[in-house]
Amino acid sequence: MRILIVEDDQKIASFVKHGLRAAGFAVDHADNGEDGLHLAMTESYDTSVIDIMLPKLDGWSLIETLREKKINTPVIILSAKRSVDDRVKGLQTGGDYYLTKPFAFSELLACVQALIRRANGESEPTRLTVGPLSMNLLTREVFRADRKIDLQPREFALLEYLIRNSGKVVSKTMIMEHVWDYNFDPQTNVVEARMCRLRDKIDRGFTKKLIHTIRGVGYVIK
Amino acid sequence: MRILIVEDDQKIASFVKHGLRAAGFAVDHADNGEDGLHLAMTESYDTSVIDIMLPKLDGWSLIETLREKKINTPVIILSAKRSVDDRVKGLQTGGDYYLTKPFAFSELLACVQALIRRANGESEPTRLTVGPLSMNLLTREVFRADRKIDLQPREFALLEYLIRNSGKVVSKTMIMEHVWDYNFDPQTNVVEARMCRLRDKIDRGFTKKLIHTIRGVGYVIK
DNA sequence: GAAGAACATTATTCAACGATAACATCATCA
DNA sequence: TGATGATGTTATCGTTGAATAATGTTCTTC
Repeated sequence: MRILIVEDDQKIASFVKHGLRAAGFAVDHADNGEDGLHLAMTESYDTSVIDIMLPKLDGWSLIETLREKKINTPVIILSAKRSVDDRVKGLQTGGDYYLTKPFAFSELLACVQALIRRANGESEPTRLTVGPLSMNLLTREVFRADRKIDLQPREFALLEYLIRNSGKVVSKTMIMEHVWDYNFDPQTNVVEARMCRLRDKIDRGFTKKLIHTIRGVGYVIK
Repeated sequence: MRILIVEDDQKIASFVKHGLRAAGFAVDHADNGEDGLHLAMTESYDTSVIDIMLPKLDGWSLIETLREKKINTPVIILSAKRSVDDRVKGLQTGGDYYLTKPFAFSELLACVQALIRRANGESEPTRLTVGPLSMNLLTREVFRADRKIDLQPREFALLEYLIRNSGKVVSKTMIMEHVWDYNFDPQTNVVEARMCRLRDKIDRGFTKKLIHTIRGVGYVIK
């Protein structure tokens, strides 16, 4: 996850930069509007934090230019101006969130996460859960209730994909694309076969089934 | 563009409602958490404005429940609590914007527009509704009021087509083309037969029928 | 009000889909 | 190089969803 900071106050910039890095983001920093615009246009960021009063090119113009060029990176506006008019202007110009200085870092972080969450569904957790089932993506351990479940790599990937879309129905085509990286129909029933084994490990012996087949459509976990 | 307001303070609610209506939005209002949740789950909104301190079901729980149910309507949190902790909690729970009371209407309006602007670049709707009926295309769940309805794939496709054209009469030929992919007349009564089943599941037991036959022309849902 | 058309309802039949298990292949590592 | 484990393949079987067709109902028209 990459974040762009455009801020001329070195103290604030460094404070935010370190905080976000500690939270696991990759952070780029520009200390003036022109450099910020250049970075935003040539690189690809998941969110940006932009000050309004900037040397060379002010924040308003920066955001406006970005939006004109159809660059839709979410923008958190960080400004010392606290008037309602400024806040409204910020949002109307193309900003997604307006934070006034001084601000709490935890709030900025929450904003960043909220915007990223909305932009690509969900944030990047290390643990995924559905009901009694939980999987740790780091240790690659899977538990149903307290019982540990051993999964083979493919099964793990399949389960991960299901859980990331928990509640939503995913088609076999989708599954093949994301879990097998097939962009064509291999004319076999790999998915069914593997799904069968996954079920065996996850649902067998339990009354409450988690994996459901939606005939003619795909599968859901819930 | 439809907006949901969940707010128990009648003064504020009415103020916001009128303002948003004047700005061209269709506004629904619930004055407690339970009703708000119900509306949010059965209707489809482009944005919602939710108070935190609510009777029956508080705002936190409301938002949490929505997100659990994969209802991703943007949420503006409207709260009297101004502490950083509350703001962070609001964003982490699933809110998209945190506004503190008292607030300027123009700022709220700008938020609403910003959220809609961002949401619109994205995909087509995931939920379709007609009156008490709502279908979630992601989870493939269909509800009439609070009652869940199980549909077979064809029935689901048929209902989807009807709702996408809700209010308009669709001919059997149209239906065959779009739901069955037939470009000729199969000389059978497939459509009637399936429509019958669909009705059985959707309208049976309810006084208010949703699916109507227009003799000699086709069908409508409304 | 009778006849016929348009539509509703239901049971039966059939095919497609998916579950499953046995088998084959491939890779890895001692 | 052979053993082990992971993965894909194939074949078979059961289930379920959907079309058909036969029958019943309602509406329309003369």
